[in-house]
Amino acid sequence: VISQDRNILPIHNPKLTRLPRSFYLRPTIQVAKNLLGKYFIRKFRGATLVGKIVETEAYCGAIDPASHAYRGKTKRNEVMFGNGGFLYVYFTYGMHFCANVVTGPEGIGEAVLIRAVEPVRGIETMMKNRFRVSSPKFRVVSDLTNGPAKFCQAFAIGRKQNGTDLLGDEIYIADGETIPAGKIGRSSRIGITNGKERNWRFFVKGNRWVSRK
DNA sequence: TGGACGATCCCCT
DNA sequence: GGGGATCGTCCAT
Repeated sequence: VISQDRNILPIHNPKLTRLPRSFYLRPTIQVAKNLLGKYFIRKFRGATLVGKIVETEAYCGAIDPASHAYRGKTKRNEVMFGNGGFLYVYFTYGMHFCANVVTGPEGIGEAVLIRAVEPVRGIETMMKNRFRVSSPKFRVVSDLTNGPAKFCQAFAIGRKQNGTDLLGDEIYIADGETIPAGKIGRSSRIGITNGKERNWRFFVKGNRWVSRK
């Protein structure tokens, strides 16, 4: 028994058409909103993992003290300064990875943090990636991908995936539904101190996989 | 070369 | 709701 609530997962039939490069070259906050409802797709050991993006945060480079790119280009954040449509992965707290979608043209250090997705396909593989085989604790599907580091663990995203082109085959984002403005929630970003007054976190209202209310 | 801290998670109370 | 885990990154010496 993996979970008692797996039967609450809605039925999905996403068409897996890649978003074009131009999607990522628009203003970062616009991209952060528009990524909600899109499908994040990861090929991993023969499996196709799919998650619908339900929570994002915009990090706006030079004007945003919370952004890794605020103080300019370094070895760690150089992917942020590249062209839009690439994946920026960083390691934090000594044990976690977080994944961002780079936005804007080359030279602009902006990105959107993927904070949560709703599992759509490959849930068994996500379970294996997230939890130890003999985990003493009872695990539920709703705990799989409701946070930026949980998402990375479930989707097997780590250092090696930093700089991956999102128009390639290993990892890409596909068109999905457009979330109407009335269903998009907005708040301050989580876990930061500088720049926390900006409401640059976006989420699908009422979605079970959003990390916090 | 060292030290402070972080876009977090999990377990315990 | 709070604290510990755990280490790469960055900046100040």
